[in-house]
Amino acid sequence: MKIGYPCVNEAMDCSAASTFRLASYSEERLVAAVAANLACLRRLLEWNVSQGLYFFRMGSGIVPFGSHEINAYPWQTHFGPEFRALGEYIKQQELRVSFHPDQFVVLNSPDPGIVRRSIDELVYQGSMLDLMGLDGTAKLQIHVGGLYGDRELALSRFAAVHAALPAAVRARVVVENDDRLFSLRDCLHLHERTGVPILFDNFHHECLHHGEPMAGALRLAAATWHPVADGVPMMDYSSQAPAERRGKHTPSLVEELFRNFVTELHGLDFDIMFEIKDKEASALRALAVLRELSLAGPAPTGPVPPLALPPGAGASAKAKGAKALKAP
DNA sequence: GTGTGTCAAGCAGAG
DNA sequence: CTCTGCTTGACACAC
Repeated sequence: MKIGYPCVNEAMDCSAASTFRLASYSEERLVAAVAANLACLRRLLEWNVSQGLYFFRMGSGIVPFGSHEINAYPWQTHFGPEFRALGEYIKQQELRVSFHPDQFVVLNSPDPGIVRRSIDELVYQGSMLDLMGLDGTAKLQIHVGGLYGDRELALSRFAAVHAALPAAVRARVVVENDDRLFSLRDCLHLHERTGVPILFDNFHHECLHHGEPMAGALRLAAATWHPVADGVPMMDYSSQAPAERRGKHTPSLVEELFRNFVTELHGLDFDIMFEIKDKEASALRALAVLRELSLAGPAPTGPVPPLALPPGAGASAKAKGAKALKAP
């Protein structure tokens, strides 16, 4: 069981998503941004390892405009060694990584242009995992897409596009049950038709379900992952923010709810991503809970990389020193 | 420096 | 019709 958080470390003084406006695109800016993002990503992963957080969702913005036609620069070859080195570190430390392409990736859109751009984005993000030399257990997590007034038709379009994906992308794509449109049951139908693994989101399941108890739902989702080709099933964990709109993620881990949730696993192994507002802070608290229950290994004893670079170091990192010093 | 409108991209539902 | 939320944060320009 690996524990992680998505994209951003709130205490770190660098961002792995530095970018710029499309209007100010230049190859110089692109190269500078990618170099800074990869350097920050390395520091992030090292910090995660030092804390025992072995699961991480990388952000979509490592290569700005990575699937946009304006970006004709051969970043794959220019940064090949950097991607390879990151992949070596990930494999050596036995980290699990993934991407979650954003809401613009809609494989079941009736608009062929949207489908094409969606596939381009999956190819871009998948190619980063390929460049890292990672196997099919490093996943691309997406939602089914839109409803367009006809659930069956919408699912059929997803299945058709999925079958036509480049094989390297299809091997990585997993679908997540969402909180309003496509439930675990819908995803299970898709799995039967396409073989796509289901990334289970416990909170979305609480928002949208057909009466399946949590323990059974976890078992059903886990069974859609091939133990070797797909690896340990991934899941997203969150809970309802108190006194907020239904479906809003909690600002911080509610340990009692998480303890209750863990009892529903009944020994099932999952790699768990904590989609919680305060990011690594809640992931660390969850890890502590799991250690109490002997479900996670002991705390690492190695050196802890600094959250902030020393003055003068790291010219590529933006001057954001104040962020690392901000009050809790 | 600090404040703030806006940023490549889609969809559904609330107000 | 417009605004919001979704993993959201960060750029860019005004002051």
